[in-house]
Amino acid sequence: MPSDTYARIYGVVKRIPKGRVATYGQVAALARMPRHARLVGYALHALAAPGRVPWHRVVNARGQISGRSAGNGMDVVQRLRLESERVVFDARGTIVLARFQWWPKEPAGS
DNA sequence: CCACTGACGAGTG
DNA sequence: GCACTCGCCAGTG
Repeated sequence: MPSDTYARIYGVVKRIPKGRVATYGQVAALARMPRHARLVGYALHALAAPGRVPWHRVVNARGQISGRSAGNGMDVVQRLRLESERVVFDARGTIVLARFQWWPKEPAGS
C-alpha cells in the first residue's frame, strides 16, 4: 500500500491529459509538496505497475526524459509513447515545454 | 540509529 | 550554458 504521499503523486499524474507533459517539480507542487520533486521520481520508480498511471507523461524540468537505474530501455519506450500522443522532441531529445507542458486551470482540487 | 543512494530542482559562480 | 552545492523524502544495509 502506497502512502498518502504516493497516492497524491499518482493522482496528479493521472490527471495529465493526453498529448501533454508535466515536470517532476510541477507534479510535486500540484500534489502540495513543493521542492519534493525527488519524491515524485522515487514514487514513479516504485510504481513499476503502469496501466493506470501515465508515468510516461512526466519528464524533468529540462523537458527531457531522465535516465533510470533500471537501464531496461524504458526511456526509449517513454519517448515512443509520447511521440504517439503527438508530442514532439527536438534534435537533442528535448520536448518543447512551451508548447506541450500541461498547465492545469486549478491547483489540484480542494 | 547512521550512512548512502535515487525517474529532481533551484540557486550560485 | 556548464559545473558544483544544498535541500527534500523514502528505502535499504
